[in-house]
Amino acid sequence: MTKADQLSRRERQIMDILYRLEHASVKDVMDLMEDPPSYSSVRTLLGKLVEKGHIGHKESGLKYVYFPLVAREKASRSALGNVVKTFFDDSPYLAVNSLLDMSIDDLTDEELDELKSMIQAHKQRKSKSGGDQ
Amino acid sequence: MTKADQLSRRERQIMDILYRLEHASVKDVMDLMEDPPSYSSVRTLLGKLVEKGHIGHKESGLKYVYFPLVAREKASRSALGNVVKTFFDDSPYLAVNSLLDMSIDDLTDEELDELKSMIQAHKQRKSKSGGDQ
DNA sequence: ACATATCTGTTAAATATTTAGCATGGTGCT
DNA sequence: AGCACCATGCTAAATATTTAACAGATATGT
Repeated sequence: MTKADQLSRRERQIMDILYRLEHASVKDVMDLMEDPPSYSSVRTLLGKLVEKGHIGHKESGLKYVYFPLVAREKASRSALGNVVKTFFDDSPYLAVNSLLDMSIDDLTDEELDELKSMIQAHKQRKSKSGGDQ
Repeated sequence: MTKADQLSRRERQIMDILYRLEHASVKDVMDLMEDPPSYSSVRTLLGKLVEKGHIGHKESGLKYVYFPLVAREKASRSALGNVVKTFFDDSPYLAVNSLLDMSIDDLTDEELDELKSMIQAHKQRKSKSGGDQ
């Protein structure tokens, strides 16, 4: 998993859509593309991703349904890690800071409270399991 | 800025490196690539990015130094936004949650405290500037 | 049964990406 | 001065990506 990225632009675009949908038919994928090529092209791309081992596909009734083979959570951590490394000098603190800042309008009071107690819980767990760093 | 991504794999790779370094020579960029092509190739890629308007370049002594034209902060918000949309159902709450969870070992107690009070501050600001949602 | 629509498998071609070669000029060192 | 080093400008070719056409198969509705 060291050199994760060998995906082309379209392949990446499709992978992202599959992570959003979890499971999707060719048409589902196509409908979420802002600049979709032909149905046929999307199909080819999906086929290539299957070949490369990035996604799986199974019959669902008549159609095929495609889905990522790397779990969403694992992929999300990898993606977050990359952003932190690229834009926040590898500091999760700065990243959380920015994320909170940019999305304050989307967070309810309840969610803010939950985050606070989550941090508190993390602190507890930290001190229990072995001092700092 | 609607269809931001038209970048190829190599171009994206180089952009990320430029965001990490802020300013970089051809060699600087090349040194940070895990699977670098020839010096000549890196130069061509950088040239294309200049043409496309993604980066600028200026003389610094003898060499050229390249740098992104979209501010780091702006780009970082865009990147974070994409991750949130792709992997966290558009919920910043879930994203922060995951980010905290995956990087708990890298966060000091001080940082955790700071985050807590930052959230508190956000709550204040929110209630001041206009109720919920 | 027949037209319509949607799916699959396969193949081929247009286009973009990626790579690197060659010529040239400045710097620093012995 | 002569040599090695590292930069640039320009050009060309290998490779990968991206696109879509054509053919066959199965359901849907009239």
